[in-house]
Amino acid sequence: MSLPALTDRQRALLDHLASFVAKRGYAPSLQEIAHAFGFSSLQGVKDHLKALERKGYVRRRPGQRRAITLMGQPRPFATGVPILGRVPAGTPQLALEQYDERLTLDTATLGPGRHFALQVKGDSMIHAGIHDGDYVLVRQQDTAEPGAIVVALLGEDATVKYLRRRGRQVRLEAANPAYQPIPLHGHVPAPRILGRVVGLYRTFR
Amino acid sequence: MSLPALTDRQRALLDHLASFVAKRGYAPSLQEIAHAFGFSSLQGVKDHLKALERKGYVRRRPGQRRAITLMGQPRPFATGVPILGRVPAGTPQLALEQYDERLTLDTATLGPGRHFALQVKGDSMIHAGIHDGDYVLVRQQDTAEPGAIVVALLGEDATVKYLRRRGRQVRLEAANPAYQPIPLHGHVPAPRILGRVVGLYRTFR
DNA sequence: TGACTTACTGTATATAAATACAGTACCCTC
DNA sequence: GAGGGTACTGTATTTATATACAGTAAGTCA
Repeated sequence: MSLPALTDRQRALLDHLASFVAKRGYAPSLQEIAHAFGFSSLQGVKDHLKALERKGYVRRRPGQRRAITLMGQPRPFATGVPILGRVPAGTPQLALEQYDERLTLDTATLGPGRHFALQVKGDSMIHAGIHDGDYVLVRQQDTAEPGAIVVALLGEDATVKYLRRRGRQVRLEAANPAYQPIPLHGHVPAPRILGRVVGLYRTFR
Repeated sequence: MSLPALTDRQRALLDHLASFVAKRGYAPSLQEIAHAFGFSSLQGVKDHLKALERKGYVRRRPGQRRAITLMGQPRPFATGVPILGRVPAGTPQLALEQYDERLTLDTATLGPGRHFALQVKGDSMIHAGIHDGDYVLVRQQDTAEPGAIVVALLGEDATVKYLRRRGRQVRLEAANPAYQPIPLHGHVPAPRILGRVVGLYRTFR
């Protein structure tokens, strides 16, 4: 990993920074750090931060309050992805407000764009390794390239399917021969693509 | 238990907060938010924050700078789970220090204990929906109940297997009939259980 | 021995940023 | 048509917090 080694004290301060940020969602002030370590002066904190910055572990914005960014490998931050319980019928827009829970995931692994999670029901994608009860992570978009796994709204139900091109026709196909493919155009009700599946999350027991 | 609905403007501000924190590791100041939205005054920001706080999406510390904590359900505590690239041979202890990357997950979904992630190689658990290249989330423990999916060290390789009891014998079984079961006791080399699989993570493309 | 780094105390000053108060305008809905 | 919520502008004041300068003490290097 290659960053310069830290002294015990510097390591302790860095750990404190990380846990403070994880807990509060913002960086501590110099006085808060000093208080946590029992320092009666701020200069000690400044010295340590200067060392951490010189060694590449943190980055600061001069003059700004609490402006400490943790660098390095451990991705300091994560976003809460809303988990859609049920997709409401007939809504022109996806009601992302209507969620029960959130899944905390890394912003780096997610990539750009708006995301949501959806619990898979049924075994239509079991041959693609997507099981009943799994959560799929979906990047919100209304089109996708053939070959992608998408979440599509079919009437009232959101389903996970492959988007495949067969000659001139683009259609939604299950990864299970027991299910009939659905053409994207000319089907009633008309399928609407909600997004592309970019990840999968499952818990055991 | 969903939180009260937000107006478009409030949602936009909350999204801005989340992305700012994700990027910088600390919360924005009121003037930074005002600047980002093109406000010439701070009162608009204050009003929005007040609304977000009243609805339970954020929490602030009066008087303190940048002291905005995003509540919105997600991580009171997000942890970085180390991803083990390869399990080194012959080491008595698991060298958790020796990782390349980390996966950020929330502690609420993980549960207590030490965890690590491991990238699955091979198709021995394909019928359990665990595919080649998937990451399994493992809670570190040296025993497990029969029926659990475990990560075991077999010589130099870490393998993912079911732990099953057959009569008097406890053994490791693949979810693929092409693989032979391995008895937990009396096998050479002796299998060592590294932990129980508690989750699975996969990315597409 | 002296120069250098780490690890702080103590006091003082400057300022980034929160707070406060007074408005304007546009919805709603009762 | 009065009252409440949302969505701001504009100016002034206060303060939490960063910065600066001057030290002390111990350990390491050479």
